[in-house]
Formats: sequence, C-alpha cells, structure tokens
Amino acid sequence: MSPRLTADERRARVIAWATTEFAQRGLHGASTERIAAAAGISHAYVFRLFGTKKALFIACSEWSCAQIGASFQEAADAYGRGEIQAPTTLAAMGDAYMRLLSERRDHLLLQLHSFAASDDDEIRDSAQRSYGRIWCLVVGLSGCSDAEAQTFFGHGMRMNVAAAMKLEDVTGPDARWASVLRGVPLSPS
Amino acid sequence: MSPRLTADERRARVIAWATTEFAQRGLHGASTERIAAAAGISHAYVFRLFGTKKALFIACSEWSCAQIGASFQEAADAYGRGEIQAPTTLAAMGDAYMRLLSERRDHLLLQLHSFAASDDDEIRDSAQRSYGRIWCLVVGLSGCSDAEAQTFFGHGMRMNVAAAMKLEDVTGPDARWASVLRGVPLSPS
DNA sequence: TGACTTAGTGAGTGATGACTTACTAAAGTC
DNA sequence: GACTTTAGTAAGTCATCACTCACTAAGTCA
Repeated sequence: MSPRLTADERRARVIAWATTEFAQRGLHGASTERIAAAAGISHAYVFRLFGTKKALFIACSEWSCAQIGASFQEAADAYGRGEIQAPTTLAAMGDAYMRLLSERRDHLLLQLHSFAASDDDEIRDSAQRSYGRIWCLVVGLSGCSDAEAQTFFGHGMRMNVAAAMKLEDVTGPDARWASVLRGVPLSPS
Repeated sequence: MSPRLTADERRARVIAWATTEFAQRGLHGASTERIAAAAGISHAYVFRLFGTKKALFIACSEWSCAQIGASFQEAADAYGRGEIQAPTTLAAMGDAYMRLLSERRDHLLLQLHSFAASDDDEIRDSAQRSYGRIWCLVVGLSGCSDAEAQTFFGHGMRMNVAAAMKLEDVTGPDARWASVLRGVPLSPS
C-alpha cells in the first residue's frame, strides 16, 4: 500500500500515468480502470479526484501542453545564455521539439488525440486555449514573423503525425518518402 | 425498405456513412449501431459485410485517402489543361486541398483519426501505405523537390489540425494566431 | 417449378466500462 | 482522547456495444 498523499500530489501522479494511456489509445480507447491500476489506486478514487473521464483527459492534455511550453521556454533561455548553438531562438525551439519527440513522445501523441477528440465542445475549448498559449509563447520568445511561426507549427504537426504513424519503422529502398516526411525541415536546395 | 443492392454497392454506401461517423468520433468513439442506422441497414449486416469494426474503419480511411489522391490528380490534370491559374502544379494541388477541407472535411478529419489510432498495427500499416501512395502521387505529378514536398505536407497537416480544432470559430482581437495557424501558407515578408 | 445462391434481419449474448454508494482509516486539531 | 477532516476503497449498477446465430426472402438458372 503506497503512503497517503495529498489529493493534489495524487492528482499529479494520476495525470502522469493517464497521459501514457490516453496517448496510446485516445479518449475513448483508454480505460479508467487500467489508468487506476497503473496509478496504483482504486478505480473509484480516480472519479473522486477528477469527476469524469473527460475531465481527466482534459487535465492530461493541458498538463502536456504546459510541458511542451516549458521546454520551449527552457530552450529559449538556454539559447539566450549562449548554451545552444543554433542560428536563431526559433531554431533552438525546433531542436527542443525534436528532443521532446524522442524523449517524451507521449506528450505529443496526446496532443494529436486531443485534436482528434475536438468534436467535443469542452475538449475543443481546452485545445484552442492551450494552442493559443503555445503560439503566443513561441512568437513572444522568438520574435518570429507570422509566416515563420506558421511554417514552424506546420513542421511540428508533420513530425507529430509522422511519429504517430511510426514512420521511423518504414525502411527499405522505397522509404525515402518516410524519412523526408518525418525528418527535420530541409532547406530548399 | 430500400431495394436490394449487390454486396459491393452496399459496402460502398456503408463506407460513405461510416466515414462521417468515424470522422466525428474516431474508431473507438463511433458506434456500429449508429452507422448501421445511418446507412439504413441492420446492425448484423454491417458485420456480414465488413467482419469487424476495425476492418470497416480501415476501409473508410483507405477510401478517404483514395478520394484525396483523386482530387490531387484532378487538380494536376486541370492545371495541365491550363484550366487553373496557379504558379505551379503543386500550388494547384494546394488549392485543391483547401477546397477539400471546406467541402469534404470528413475525409481529412478521418485521416487525423487514423493517425491517432495508429497504435494498432493493422491501422498503422494501412495508414503508412496510404500515405506513401499520396506522397508519391504528389511528387510524381508535380515533380517537386523533397524539401517542397515536406513543406507541402507540413502545411497540409497544419490545416488539418486547425480544422479539427475549428479554429475558424476563434474570433476577436486576440485571434490573429488562429487565422494564421489555419490559413493558407504565407510567403515570408 | 424447384434447387441454389445471395441479400438482409430480429433477437440475442457476454464483456466492458463509466460512474456511484456506502463505507474505513489515517491525519490533524483542540 | 474526542472530533473533524481528508485519503482511500470494496462492491456494486446500469448502459452500451461489438459481435453472433438462426433465420427469411428475393433473385437466378436448370
């Protein structure tokens, strides 16, 4: 039996586990019983802590978004201190995104699920708000133009989708398309 | 009672209805009973025609992909006949994609769901194959470079996600980000 | 006309899964 | 040490849903 935690601490831990589950299976595919088991608490307590499955999903995806934002912030700070060699702040953030994709893939897959589940009003509202915040953060920290931000987010989405499709597993002579589709932005040659 | 159709004709009609349902709710959120009701046949017959819900989902998403491919083909043909004023074949295809997004949004939202459901092996295989085909079609018809194709697909994904989030509903003074994120590619100014 | 094939259904079944209720036990607090 | 609050659970309930089985009826062709 794990020791008693405050409700807030427990919520944070449940969110971490649920993020993994939701990232794999999405809102409807995930099971609250599996989440409870993974988090090491009773099924009932999940509902005491979050009320509904959807509320838990939203909490997870907002947390993930906050993590993404934090890693952009961190990249910008490190760039400002001269600790990163990249041509611009925006490029440093792009590198941070790639790192996120390999180290914390869950966060990015969960984003995809939250876009996909945006047929629901509450989920959509939350997704819009979170995304607006990230956009403003990126533009604010990097000072980039609208066009640059648009392309930056386009590449982000592309890599995100490519990761969901596991394009890194597509190999062989006919697989150049997969490596380009998932890869870092190419400069026009 | 609708007249008897051949199994293939019936399958085609069911796919059309199921695409709408899956596009809204995804693989797990959609209900085969609702699909059967929408298509005007018994629930049991859906399973006689497709075997499993997942097989139906895959059929829908491959059909959608084929439609997308067809509309690229059509755009390239029309451009070749001089019927479209666009700087390049690729640009003509981009316009076709935008049109698809406003007229047949279902097809594109379904793609998003099939990426999101790519945790499943069969769905992922199908998604990879379909996407590889579309990539080759785009590159083959337009003759564009890897870098151009990469950016093209990046913008496509971005618009797709923006549509899922209904960013066109985000308005007001603080909503410039939403219109840039969902809008046509900006040329760097 | 009768044998055979193919389209289509009514009425289940078993499992799962979100959410509830009524409770126990640990941690403060005075 | 009584009293209150807060963490946490066991054991349900009820609805939904993917999938099946045993069947009917419409075409088709000898």
